[in-house]
Amino acid sequence: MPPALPDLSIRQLDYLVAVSTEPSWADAAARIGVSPSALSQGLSEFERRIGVPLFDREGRRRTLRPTAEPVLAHARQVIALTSDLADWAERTRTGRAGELRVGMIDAAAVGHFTDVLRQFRDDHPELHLTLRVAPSGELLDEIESGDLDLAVVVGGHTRRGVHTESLMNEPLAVFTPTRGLPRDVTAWGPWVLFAQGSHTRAIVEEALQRLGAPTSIVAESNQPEVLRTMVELGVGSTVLPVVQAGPDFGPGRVIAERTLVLARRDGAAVDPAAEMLAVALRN
Amino acid sequence: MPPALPDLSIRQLDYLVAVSTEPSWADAAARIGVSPSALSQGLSEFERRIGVPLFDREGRRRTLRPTAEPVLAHARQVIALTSDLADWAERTRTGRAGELRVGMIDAAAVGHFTDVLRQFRDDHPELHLTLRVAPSGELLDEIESGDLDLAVVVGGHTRRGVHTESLMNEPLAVFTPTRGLPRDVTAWGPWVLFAQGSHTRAIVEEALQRLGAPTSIVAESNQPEVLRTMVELGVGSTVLPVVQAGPDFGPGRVIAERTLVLARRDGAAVDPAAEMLAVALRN
DNA sequence: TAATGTAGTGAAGCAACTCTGAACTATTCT
DNA sequence: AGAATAGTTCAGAGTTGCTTCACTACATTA
Repeated sequence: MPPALPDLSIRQLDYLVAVSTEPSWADAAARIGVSPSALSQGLSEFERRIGVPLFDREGRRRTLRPTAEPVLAHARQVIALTSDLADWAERTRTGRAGELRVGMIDAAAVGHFTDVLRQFRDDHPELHLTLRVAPSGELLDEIESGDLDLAVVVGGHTRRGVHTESLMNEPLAVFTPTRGLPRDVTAWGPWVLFAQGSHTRAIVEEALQRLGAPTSIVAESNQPEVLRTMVELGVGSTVLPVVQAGPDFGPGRVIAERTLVLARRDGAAVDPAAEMLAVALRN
Repeated sequence: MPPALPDLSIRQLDYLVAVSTEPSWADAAARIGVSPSALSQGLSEFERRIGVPLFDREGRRRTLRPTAEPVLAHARQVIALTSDLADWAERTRTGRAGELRVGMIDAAAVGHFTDVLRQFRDDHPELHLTLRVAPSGELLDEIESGDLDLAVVVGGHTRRGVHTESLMNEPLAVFTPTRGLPRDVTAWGPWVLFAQGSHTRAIVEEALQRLGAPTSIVAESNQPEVLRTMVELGVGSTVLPVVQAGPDFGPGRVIAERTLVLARRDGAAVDPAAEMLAVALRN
C-alpha cells in the first residue's frame, strides 16, 4: 500500500510556478487572476501539506529556497502534463481528435452516405474514423457490446440497450431480366433475394405475399452485386434498394420500403464526434 | 497566455485509477477509504471538469470507455510523480536527504565538534553536508545572505537578521615559551595574538587590560598553528582557546572565556536537517 | 415469481477549504 | 521623515467534498 498522497491541486502548483517566474508575488497573483491574499494563503497551505519548508522569510518577503527546487520541477512537469491533457480534452470536445468507430450496411456506406462520409473525413482530418460495413445484425451486436460508437442499419430490429432514430425511408423495387415484369403479379418470380435472416429479406417477403406474388426462391445472397449478376444471367428477379440496382436495369417497380436508422448505445454518454456525424447524417 | 487549466486534484486522479484497477467501484472506494457515494460524486465532478465523457453507462453501472485511455494514462503518471514527491518530502522531512550547508570556526570544526560532525554524517548518509571553516565574521555574512544554513561562531556579534543561541563557553588561556609565565602580570608579553578585527582578539585584549598586563603586540595571525609556532620560537606569548593549544604546551593560565554560539538566519523556516544538527550540537 | 442482496446514484447536512476585502506591517523610494 | 510598495493576517462568505441515508436497478436465490 502506497503511503497516503498529499492532496495537492493543480491550482497550488500553478501558484508555485507563478511565484518562481514573476518578479513579485503581486504580479504572480495578477497573472493567475486571484488576490495576493489568496496566493499567500494558498502557498502557505501548500507548504504545510508538503511538510517541508519551501520558503525563506526575509522580513515580510518570502522567497523560494534553493532546497525547494525538486518541488518546483515537479510542479512544472505536472502543469505541462495537465496542459497537454487540457489540449486533448479540447480537441476531443470539438471532435477534432479522438477515435470514432462507425458501422454501416453496404447500401448506406456506398449509396446514401458516401458523400457525407467523405465530407466528414475532410472536415475532421485529425479524427481517427474507422468504418465497418456489415449486415445490420452484426452491426447491432457491436453497438451493443460497445465496439461501435454509431451505426446505420435497417430499422425494425429491437435490441435491448440500443437506441435507434429514423434517418430515411428507402424504396425497394423489383428488378427483372431484360424481358420485363409481367402484368400479372402471380407470374412474378422466381426470386433471387437477400439471404434468410436479414431484415430486408423479411420486408420483401412480406410485401410479395401482400401483393399475392409467388415466393419461390432460387438463389440467395447478401451481396447485391451477386443478386444483380444472377438477374442479368436470367436466373430470376430480385428486389433491391433502388440505389443498389445499378445503371443496367430500368427504374424497377417499387413494392416496399425499408427504413434506415441511426443506432447508438442506449445511455452511453454522447461522444462529441459521434454526435457531429449524427448531425451530418440527418442532413 | 496558456488556456486556463482545469482545476484537478490528486484525489480525483486517484479515484480514476482506483476505479480502473479494482473490480467494482465499491472496492475502489474501500481501497481509497471513502464512501462509494463520494467516489461516484467525485468522478462525476472530474468528468464535468475535463469536459469530455469518460464513462459508458450500462444501466446504473458506469464503466470507463476506451476513449478515456489518455486520461487514465495521465492520471497514472501524475500519481507516480506525486508519489515520488511525497517520498522526497518524507526523506527531507526526516533529514535523510537534502542539502545542509554548515559553517564553523576552526576551533569548533577541528576541536569541539569533530565527533558530532562525524556522527551526524554517519547517521545521515544521504544528506549532502558541506562544511565551511572560516572566521566568525565571514560565516555570519554567509548566514545572513542565505549561503549557509547554520554556523558555529564566536558569540558577541550582533547582526541584523541573524539569530544566535549559546552552545558552550570556551576558556582562553595564556601560553608562553618554555620558560613559563611570570608571577608578575606586568611582565607578561609581548604578545602573538589573533589578528585585529576578530572578536576573540577583542576579548583577549579586554582581559589583558583588566588584569593590568601590558599589551604590546609583536605578531598577528588568525591561524592558531602560526601562533603556536611563534610561541615555540620564543617570539612571545599567546592567548588561545585551550583546545587549540596542542599537546606541546602546559595547561596554560585561563584569563578569559569566549562563547561559541549557534547562528541561524532569523525567521528562516527551520530546515529539518539543520534542526537535527542543531540538536546534536547542543549535546 | 417474490424475496433478498449488491452496486451505484442522489439529496441533505456538515465540516473544511479557499476566496475576497480590509486592516496592518515591513521595506523601499523620494 | 513621509509616501509608496509588497506582503501578511484576519474575518466573513461562498464553494467544495465528505458522510449518511434513502432509493433504484440488477442479479441471485428460494
